[in-house]
Amino acid sequence: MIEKTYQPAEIEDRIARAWEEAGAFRAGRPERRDAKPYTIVIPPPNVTGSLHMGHALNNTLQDILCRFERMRGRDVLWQPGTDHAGIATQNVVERQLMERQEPGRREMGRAKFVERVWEWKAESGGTIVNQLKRLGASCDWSRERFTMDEGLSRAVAKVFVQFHRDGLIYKDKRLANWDPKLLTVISDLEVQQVEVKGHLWHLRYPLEGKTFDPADASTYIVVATTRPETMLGDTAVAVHPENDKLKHLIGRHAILPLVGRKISIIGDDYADPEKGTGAVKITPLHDFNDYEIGKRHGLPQIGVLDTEARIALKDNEDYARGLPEGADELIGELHGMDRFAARKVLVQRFEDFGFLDKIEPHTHMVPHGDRSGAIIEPYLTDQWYVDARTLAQPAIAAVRSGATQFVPKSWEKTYFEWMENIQPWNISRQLWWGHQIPAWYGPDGKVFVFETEEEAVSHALGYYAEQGVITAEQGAEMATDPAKRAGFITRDEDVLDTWFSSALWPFSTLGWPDETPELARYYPTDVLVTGFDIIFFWVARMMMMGLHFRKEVPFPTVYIHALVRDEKGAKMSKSKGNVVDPLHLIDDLGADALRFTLAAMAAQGRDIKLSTQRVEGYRNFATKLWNACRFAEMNGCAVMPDFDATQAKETLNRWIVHETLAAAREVTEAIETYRFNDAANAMYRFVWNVYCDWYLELAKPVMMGPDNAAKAETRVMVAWARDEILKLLHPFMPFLTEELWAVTEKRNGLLALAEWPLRVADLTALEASAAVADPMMPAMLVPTLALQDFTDPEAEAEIGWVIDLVSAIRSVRAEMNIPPATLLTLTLAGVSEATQGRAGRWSDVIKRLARLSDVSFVPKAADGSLQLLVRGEIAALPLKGVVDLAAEKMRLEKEMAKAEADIKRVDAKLANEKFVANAPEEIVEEEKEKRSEAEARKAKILEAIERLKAAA
RNA sequence: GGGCGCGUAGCUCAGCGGGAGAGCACCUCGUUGACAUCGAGGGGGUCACAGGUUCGAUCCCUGUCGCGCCCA
Repeated sequence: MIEKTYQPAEIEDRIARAWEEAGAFRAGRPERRDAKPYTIVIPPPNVTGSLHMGHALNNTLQDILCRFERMRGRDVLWQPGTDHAGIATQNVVERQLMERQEPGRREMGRAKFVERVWEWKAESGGTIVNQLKRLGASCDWSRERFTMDEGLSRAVAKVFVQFHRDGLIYKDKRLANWDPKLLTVISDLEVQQVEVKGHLWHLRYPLEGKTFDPADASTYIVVATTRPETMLGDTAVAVHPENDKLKHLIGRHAILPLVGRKISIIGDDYADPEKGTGAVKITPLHDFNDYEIGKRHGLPQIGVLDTEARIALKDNEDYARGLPEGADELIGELHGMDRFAARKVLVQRFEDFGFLDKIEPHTHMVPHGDRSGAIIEPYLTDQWYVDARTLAQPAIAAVRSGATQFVPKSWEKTYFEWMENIQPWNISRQLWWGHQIPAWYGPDGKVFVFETEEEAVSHALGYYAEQGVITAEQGAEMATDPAKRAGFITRDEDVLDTWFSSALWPFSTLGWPDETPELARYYPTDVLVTGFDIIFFWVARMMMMGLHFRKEVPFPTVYIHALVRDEKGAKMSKSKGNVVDPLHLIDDLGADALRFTLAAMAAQGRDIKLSTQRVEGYRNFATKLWNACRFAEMNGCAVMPDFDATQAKETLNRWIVHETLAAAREVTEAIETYRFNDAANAMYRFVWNVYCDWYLELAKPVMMGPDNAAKAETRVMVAWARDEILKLLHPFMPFLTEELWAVTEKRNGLLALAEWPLRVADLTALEASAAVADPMMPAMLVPTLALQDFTDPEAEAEIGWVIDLVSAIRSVRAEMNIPPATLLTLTLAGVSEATQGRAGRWSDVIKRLARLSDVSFVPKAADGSLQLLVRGEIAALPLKGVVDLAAEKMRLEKEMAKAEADIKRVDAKLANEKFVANAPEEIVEEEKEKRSEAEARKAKILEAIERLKAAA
């Protein structure tokens, strides 16, 4: 029995358990051993994460594809898992230690800390996985992976070593993005440029050989800067070589105020004459552009900040070099001061001594760490880099050639843009949580890169023994005793960027570097589904890794979906407080309603503005289907084994088969082409506006009526169409449909594993030819194939006419304000035999739905009756005395005008010789048809008006 | 500054070379046999603006204005 009301919360848990117990989502189910595999790897969410709307959308779309293909018979592997999120996870655990007033990370030491992170992961790391299950994600949960798993870590080590051997990973000293709060470098992609309302400070740098006089502009040069505190590290002033006002100073020197250092004035294009004062201070170690300029001009490099972005002048040899006597005072005063505190002090000091020219308000972009929010400092350090430029080449070529295609295609441009301007990828992180870099150093700094410590140590010891640095005996001792080699051979402290391991996800999760059966069967994957913000982080890097290590693209299709915004279109963010929690929506309205909403709104190339109202609307849709199934049940509708829908006798039943298959084709095609919104809307329309509004309504009298054969067939057909709906809707609303599937009939298996209403095209062709060739082919297949292409225009003509007639009468009744209680009579005037037949067959239904007392046939409509045009014929409602003749005349004249306008428009076209000459023939034909249709309509309306006049 | 995208009904959005569509909201009516989380009907749009291409433009091109995002 179906419950009286649809309560999603009550069924979702139970259904989820049923799937789990049946192992419905496991890849490699025995009965699908010969099926074609279908693979999607989940973009692994952060292990620290919890489900937000972006995840909900991303996973809903993947799930639709997976459930769809699973029902189409594929052996689906949807590979789930999480990534270890180096920085985020380390933060979470550090915060926890602090809250619990336990010893901090540094106090407890690396090994102990990493252990604590694993403990945390065991306790809290499964949050998002469980939330994905609540959404209904049909991942193969038995294969869940984590980027720090043993196997995946082995993949990381192998890739690092091989890249290193191939020269694609190298160590380099470069200016990197340093996060002074998290104390690690981060990659360019993890830096967010944020617009900040700051200032442009104009500073006067005295010229060498002149006596500084604030009142005499010829004694100094004014530089403009957004970061006055970095002046401590200035080593030059640059002006544009063609700057007529300033170029005479090139080659001379300025004296750094307060510091006293002599710095040169250089000519460089970088100094924009239009910007600021036309002169810029150059601080090679604290600005990316200045670094390049410094290299071009061979300038000294002076760093003045420590790792926490405090001023570091004490014992700073670079700073001290070339300073005049008495510079110590400033050092003592500023050393250890935070960069922004130092800024204040310095600006004040500039003002006090007349070095401050002016301060302008200035809005500019300031780099922030996306995790910490701290302002990033350029920092010169040794880091490991991936030669992304080299790796990008095949990845670019693969998209150019179409081996991988983006949907929508427009994102390819973004991909190319970034790939063609790609920078070396900084993969070192100064963290403890992550894959420690498999590089070991000897006492002379020589590096040994190997997959395991054992290998690295043995190579290193061999090398140093050969070099005579150690004896063979010493080497042997160190090889067996880690304590003995400590200090002699040390491992690189750093870990790798989390995205380094994520990039391997499509094959590392399948067992690589081992050549496992899973890898052979499920790789490459079929599609990657992700948001555009991840193209660089993920898609690009997965392409590089996949192509390099597997020699083929990891996926032929990348489907890029929208961003979910709030209902006003703002990006959801915790700080704005406009976050809609998908879990709340699931609690209130059900996972199915949320999923359907996201799918229905997932039009390509447009962001989703989510409103709760919309979700409510789709919850109502779920209720509608629920009640329709209850109706079927209450009327004893049940499927029949070996029922062949195409052999139905009743026109109404043939019609619903026709409509159902049209809907099935529409949905199938839409999902195949990633038009999720079209698929969802097609189902919405079909279920509500075709099945419920018309089919069930028209079936009611049959099921109440005396014709037992018709009644029986209709009952079966109501159930048949319901089952087709449940199947077609399952990818979108899995819980509801699975529940209804279970309660409506005794079933052989789960809906999630049931067969999709339409066969895959190539499969069908195959079976069709086999059916002809092989007389032993099971007969069952033939009706299935007949179903595939079934249409019934005749049934459509009949039922369509009933629908149009009822709609027209309803419409005119409302327009004429005829109360529902007033039953009218309908006379069909001079209609064809076919229509007479239809009217006879449907008179009960028409009477009930249009609120009529009688349906009859007359040669001509009675004078003064209300006349409707239904599919080219006149349906009259004799209403002498009831109807307001003037109003009716106006109504008809309005319709007349419409017909005439149509004729006029077509005439204008047809009169245009160029149109007839240039337009495609079928278009011209179409127009002519439209004209004659309008002409016929006009004639009928004219007739009606005449009769109205006669009545008056 | 460069790139991408978007301005269509009150709102959210489909459509994208040949007759302007949906959902929600709104108005009117309805206790009819699953469903008021419902049913029936209805109003509402110079398809941002200006040029151009075309026999024909909401749709293609150019420009303008407005909005959003990404990269410097």
